[in-house]
Amino acid sequence: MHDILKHLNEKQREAVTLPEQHALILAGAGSGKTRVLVHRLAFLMQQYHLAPNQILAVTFTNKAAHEMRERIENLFGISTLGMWVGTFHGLSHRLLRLHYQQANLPESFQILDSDDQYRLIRRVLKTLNLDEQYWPPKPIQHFINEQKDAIKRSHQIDGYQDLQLATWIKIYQTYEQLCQQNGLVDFAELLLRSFELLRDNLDVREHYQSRFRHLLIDEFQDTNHLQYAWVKLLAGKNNYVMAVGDDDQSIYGWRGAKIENLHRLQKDFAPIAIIRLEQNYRSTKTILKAANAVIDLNTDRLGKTLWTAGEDGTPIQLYAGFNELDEARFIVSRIQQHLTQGARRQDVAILYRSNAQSRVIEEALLQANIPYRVYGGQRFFERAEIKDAMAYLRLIGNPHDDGAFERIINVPVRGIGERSVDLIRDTARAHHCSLWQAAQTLIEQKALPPKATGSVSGFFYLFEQIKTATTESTLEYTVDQTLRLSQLADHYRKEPHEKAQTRLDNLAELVTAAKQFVPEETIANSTPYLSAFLAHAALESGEGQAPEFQDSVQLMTLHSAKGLEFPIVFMSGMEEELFPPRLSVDDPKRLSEERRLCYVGITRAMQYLTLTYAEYRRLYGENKPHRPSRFIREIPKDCLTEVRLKSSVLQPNHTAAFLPKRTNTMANGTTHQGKTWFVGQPIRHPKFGEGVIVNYEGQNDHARLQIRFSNGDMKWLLPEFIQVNEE
DNA sequence: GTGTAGGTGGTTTTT
DNA sequence: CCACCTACAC
Repeated sequence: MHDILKHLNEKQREAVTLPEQHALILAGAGSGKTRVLVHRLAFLMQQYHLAPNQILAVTFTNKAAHEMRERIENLFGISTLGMWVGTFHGLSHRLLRLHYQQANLPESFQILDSDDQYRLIRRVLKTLNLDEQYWPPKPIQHFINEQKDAIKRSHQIDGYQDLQLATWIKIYQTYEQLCQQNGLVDFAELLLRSFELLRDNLDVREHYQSRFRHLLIDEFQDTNHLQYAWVKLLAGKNNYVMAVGDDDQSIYGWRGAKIENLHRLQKDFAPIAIIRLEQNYRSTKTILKAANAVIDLNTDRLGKTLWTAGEDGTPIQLYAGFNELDEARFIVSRIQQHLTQGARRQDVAILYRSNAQSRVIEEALLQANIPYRVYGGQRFFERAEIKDAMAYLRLIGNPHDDGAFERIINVPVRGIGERSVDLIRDTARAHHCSLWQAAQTLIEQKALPPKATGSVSGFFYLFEQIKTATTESTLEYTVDQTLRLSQLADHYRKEPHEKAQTRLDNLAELVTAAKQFVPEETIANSTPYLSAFLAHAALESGEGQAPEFQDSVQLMTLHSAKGLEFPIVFMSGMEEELFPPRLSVDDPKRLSEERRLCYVGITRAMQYLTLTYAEYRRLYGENKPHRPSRFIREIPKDCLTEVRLKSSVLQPNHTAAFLPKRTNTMANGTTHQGKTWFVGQPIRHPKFGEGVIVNYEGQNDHARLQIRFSNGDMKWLLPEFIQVNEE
């Protein structure tokens, strides 16, 4: 016991040693959140003699789940075998595999990733004879997922009045039917189906409710409606929930995350202990002061102030590049300085708001010969060649998988054109059977043109071959033979050299992945090996296969930096329009989320933080002047020093005009052509009508006013178009 | 079935 | 501006 608590601070210890009750741990950035979770697990097992299988720990990413397991095992030497640690989707999947009958799924049901889902929706549109021009699949996909996240099936949505909605519902319904027929489950469905499984089957629900005495949920601010309901259902009367989260780091509102869940939790799970972890072990005093000042401008916070016992550290540097090139060169020259002073490349992270910004920086790094790694981008199991190979494997497991069939019927090209495929599709529809069956029928009836008949027969023969060659063999051998016999590898070999090589490498890597694959212990006995591998591929799309251990500078978006820390951090592109993006500034909710994103960025830095922006930036082809981000002004002046390089001394310097002013909600107003404007002042706009000034920035020619109009719209406008409303 | 001209749109991302 | 997609010609 003593050992478990030894390295914890007072608050952490309080959280770890809470009696058996519900708890909400508000864990600030760098406050030792994972540490608390892991220690809590160890404490529970020791203090209350809980077996590993009485604990359920849920995370959002596979990475977080792996890390948690690893830390439990390494820190305490406790085996996590039998402990349910995983992502919402992973654990839902497990429930569905174990109870597939009660969930009304076939034993070998397959998981659709978003790409598969998109294709399926396009197929639905074809079936319903809807033109993609008028019914674009992307928004429909979004709609379906949104409904599922809101726990709504197609028959539960009411859309009589609205033709578009009615059609979307129809598509949703057809999509549901198709998934059910083919044994397909998309990501949102994993959660919804397992939710329904628990909701509608008392025996299953009671079994898990009594089994899991403690539920621990990480990153609670990122849960959506369905995930919250899932947790609530699993938490019965006799078990306890510990939610860990940080409302200030909620940056995924746009994909359905609900910060409100943190508030709901306090009501639904009362009485609940609330503990704030505010001591930060990561950053310097200066960095934290800046972070606190920025986030403090958000309203509706649960409230938390980070502090550290550490050093003041160096001031945050601010650099105004003349343009994006200059900005990139500055960052690179600073990195070189750090490197000569002994920093390792992997200690350095360059963060940006949007992926497009990486390019200029990459070029500068390339020129300076500094190795770097860009996070994000396509993941292993999402690559086309891998998905093709997986489609073959899917068809081996289930010939009625139409998505897989369509994907590879003519890959590699074997002379089965669009016309033949259409014919197969029509036949399938007419006979209510799968494409595979339809194709067989067409062969028997000799209903295809002779050439296509040969090709389709060849396709079936190929599968005979693969099956004979691989029955009873290992997964690795199966994959290897499939690639060989299908001639997929040869097919890719024909592409332009460089591309071909990566593709072949990836295919080889797939064989290795198959060799190394070990199914999760819980489902190993209940699920066919191949199905388990396919599910693994969908759920764990594979970290970017870039060599992670190479010592390189890290480039990533602010979003993907969440949860990470670096001694040296550059936040680039700190400009209005870019960060916050133009599209977010008119909506206070979105702006708050951007501000939280800024907070996340700042709190990634351990020792050195540098903010950079470009006074001119080429964006969508035009070179436009840009103004420094409002977030820069939200940082207290005494935390910042402005850096000026010789090269840019001669360039225009906008900074002086903006920097000293802090945004201000209550201050004294701004002037423009002799008029003074202040917050709270009623105004009138010729086009938008009456409103009130809620914020402003800049002076004179730079002045802009933020107005809330009577219809609720928020807009940033130039003063010249605005009149004082005398009333 | 591959190549190229023309149009379009363009935060953030995990499972 | 540039990357991606679609539509058509060989």
